[in-house]
Amino acid sequence: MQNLSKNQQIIFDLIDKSPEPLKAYSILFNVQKRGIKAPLQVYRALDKLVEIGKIHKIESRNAFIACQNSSCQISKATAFSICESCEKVTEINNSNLSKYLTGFKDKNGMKYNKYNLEFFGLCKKCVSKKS
Amino acid sequence: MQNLSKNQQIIFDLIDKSPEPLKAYSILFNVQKRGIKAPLQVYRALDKLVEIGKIHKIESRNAFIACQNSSCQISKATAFSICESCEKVTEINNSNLSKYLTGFKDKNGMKYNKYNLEFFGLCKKCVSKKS
DNA sequence: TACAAAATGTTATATTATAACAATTTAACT
DNA sequence: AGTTAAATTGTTATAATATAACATTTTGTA
Repeated sequence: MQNLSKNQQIIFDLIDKSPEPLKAYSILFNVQKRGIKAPLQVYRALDKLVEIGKIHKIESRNAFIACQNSSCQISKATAFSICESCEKVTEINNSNLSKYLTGFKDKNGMKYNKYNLEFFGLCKKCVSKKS
Repeated sequence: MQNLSKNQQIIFDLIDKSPEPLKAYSILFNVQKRGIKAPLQVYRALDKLVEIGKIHKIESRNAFIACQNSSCQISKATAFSICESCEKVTEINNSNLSKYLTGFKDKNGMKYNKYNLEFFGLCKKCVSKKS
């Protein structure tokens, strides 16, 4: 695995330490004291980190989370669970699911090389709060 | 099925006729001659149309497509194929897939009530162009 | 017809993301 | 070490996406 550049490392560390997905401008705010002052600096680092699979973008939330699958270099098969109440996001690492989806072929004959799946619901904590 | 309001109908018709997903501001531009002048009018109609399942949002593209599944009232189980070359988007209607995902339970014990899946690849046309 | 819910209209602004250009650093080679 | 190409950084400006707040009108229904 290649080394990260200065900005990439700063931003990855922040995301990796965060218990929740971070948004780009929240990241910007947090790294300004470390010399990263412009949105583009953040977005460039994010793009690269996504490209090399160190982080994933949660598309429905426009937010970024560190890859929780230690063997994941390049993200071609991502799945997440999202609690619609507390917004907790967890990466799903289930080989049955990934096998099923990686092998999935639709009748349109298209060959897929990547997928992203987002499940929504209530996490255990939030379910018990509501009852 | 409830009837659509004036703005909702105008915007749904536009999306429904489009061969490709439409973005909010492209919709705005197209309906200005019909009296819809502000972004918020577009977003409100889009929100409602998504809520009642007449359209879906393609999250990775920030664009909207008419539901291509005639029996789909409320969108709790959506899957799309996206060509990364020509950007053609098709709704996948595969009962095996939807059964598998609707029944999916992860080890975290979370109960899901909705999912969205986006597959990426090259459509047949684009595959043959490249070869 | 009166009431509540939904939808509309409007202005302003917040949030997310990229264009364009210049300078610097890094990595790989001779 | 010196050369070069690729990657990264820095900077300003702006594009694209989306919502807040408030007033009014329309619609469904008791």
